[in-house]
Amino acid sequence: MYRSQTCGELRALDIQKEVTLSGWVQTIRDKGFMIWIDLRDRYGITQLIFDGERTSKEIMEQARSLGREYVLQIKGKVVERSSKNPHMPTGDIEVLVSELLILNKSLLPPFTIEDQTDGGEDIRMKYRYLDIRRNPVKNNLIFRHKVAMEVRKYLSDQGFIEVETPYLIKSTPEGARDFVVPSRMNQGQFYALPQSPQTFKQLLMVGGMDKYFQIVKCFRDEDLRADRQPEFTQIDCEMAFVEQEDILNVFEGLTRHLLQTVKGVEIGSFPRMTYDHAMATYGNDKPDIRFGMEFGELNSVAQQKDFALFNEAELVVGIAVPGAATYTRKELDALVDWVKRPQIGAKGMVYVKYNEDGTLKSTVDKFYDESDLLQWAKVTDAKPGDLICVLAGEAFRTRTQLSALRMELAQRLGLRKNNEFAPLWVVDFPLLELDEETGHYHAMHHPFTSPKPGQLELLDTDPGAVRANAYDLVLNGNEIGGGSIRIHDKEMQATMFRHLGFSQEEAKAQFGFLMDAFQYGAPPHGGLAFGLDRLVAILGGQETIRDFIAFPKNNSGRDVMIDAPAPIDDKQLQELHLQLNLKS
RNA sequence: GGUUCGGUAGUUCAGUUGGUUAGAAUACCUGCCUGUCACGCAGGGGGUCGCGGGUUCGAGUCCCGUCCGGACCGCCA
Repeated sequence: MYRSQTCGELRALDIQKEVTLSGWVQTIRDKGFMIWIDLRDRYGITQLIFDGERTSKEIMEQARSLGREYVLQIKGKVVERSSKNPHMPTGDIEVLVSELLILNKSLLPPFTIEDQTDGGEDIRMKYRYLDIRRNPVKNNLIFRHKVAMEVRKYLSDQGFIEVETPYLIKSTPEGARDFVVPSRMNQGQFYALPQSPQTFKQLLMVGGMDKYFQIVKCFRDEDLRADRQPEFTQIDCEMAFVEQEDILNVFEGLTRHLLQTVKGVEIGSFPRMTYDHAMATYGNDKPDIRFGMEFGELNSVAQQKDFALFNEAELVVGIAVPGAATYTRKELDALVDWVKRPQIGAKGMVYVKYNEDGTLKSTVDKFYDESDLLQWAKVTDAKPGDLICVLAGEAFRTRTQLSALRMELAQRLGLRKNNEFAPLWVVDFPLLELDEETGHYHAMHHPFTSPKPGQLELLDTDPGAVRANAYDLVLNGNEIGGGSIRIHDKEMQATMFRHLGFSQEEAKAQFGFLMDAFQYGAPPHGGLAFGLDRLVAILGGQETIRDFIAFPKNNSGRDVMIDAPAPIDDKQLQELHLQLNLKS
């Protein structure tokens, strides 16, 4: 028996008990006559005591030979501390060691195994197994487990069945790049790893599994971000015989359940906002509504003077930045530079200081007097003390730029509080999106999304105007889930593919199996998928998903611990009938 | 594909206009210490300044290239 208790559970009530503990050496405090060792495991820390009076010479010697992260098994008696530590759960007791067994030695770890480690990102990833010993990472993984368990509990209670779908599937051209896997037995052919189990879950609906879910890995071969990994986990769901309203209700319930059980937060019914409204009010289809700073469209009040830049713009739009009227010239210049960075791409920015004393001072005083600017303040809902930031130009682009500014300033002003949760549904997404490079429309969500009833005719006349039965769940400015009511009719699916530029042959080759299935009594169905990594990170109050993933990839898609990806040897290549064609 | 920040002791970082022997904190080692818990005190060891080239009397510092890492844009149906 390696242990009778864990290192986190002994209390004053256990005094006098003989116990066996196993764990890692956290710290050694050697005072000469007495030595304390903090022994750590997943559950906590228990202090071990060795002293010249009560401990044998041999064990004292042994204790002095230990180092950080040695793995020990000890036997001893639980004793009361003569100086207690109120900051730790086991702080009333310590274990007087009578037997000490070194289960394994340890090299000196490259960084300290403490909550505030001295290690940087890079080294922690390389030695991730050491990083996981630290409380912040450990607790994140436990938190993730708890969220996943609550998801399973809730959905199972609602009658959902978890079904696994294959990872080795077929590559499809639309959407993200696929990770491909060569097939040894089928020369020259490749599997692809799923970007999502989309078609399989729809086939499960045809198969009559009318409430399906799966916590499932998905794979996309695209560039990474702090909140994006090439392999990530989705809570994937689908239901048959449902309308959009049914789906929203079920998953609003799930989200509410999660907030309640893992965060202790009670939230009423979630606001719903159309895509068009979100774009007009926040310049963003995943608005953070924890704070105001809503867009004010200034065309009507700013386009009747001689300021050509505004008069020629499709859209003039501003936001009120609370309490920012006191920004210095230097700070304001920096802000203008910030929006002019290539990542944002604004040409410039007009701003108005709405001073505490009610006076207004702008960068365009030449064209607008105080009564004009007061109008702007009214439209942007600015109060004395606020700064009004105004951008102008092509509507979509300008909104996007102002949205980036809004998020940045809210961050700087501390308005994005990580213990506050503001979920909402964004609904009525466009069915199609224009690709500016190619001039073609492609599915905004995916090609299986159904248009809103009666809008099919619009596909020929004004494709961009067609709205879909598609919806996103947004939490604190992040898209944490998205879904749609699907097409379940073969003819409509064929029409859809045609509009997306698939030839009949291509559609049949790539999705024939799905359209075939639709002919055998496919029920009306729809669903959605949550990004588990992101959801867990946001619930945990953090930005980066990496610390909620046990073994994440770095910025370049590498696992620096196992050093993957890596070349394979010639024999493997031959077996797969592959030949490399490397640059340089 | 692009923008941007960074790479100096095991680790996290500082390093002025290019100038003597490259510093701090922490970690580590040794000694002392009878109630520590961020223990304390005294001492000590530890550097391919990412790599390659260039400018210069002289480069951690300036220039070019390259590799690695972070954040972002494009991309992510």
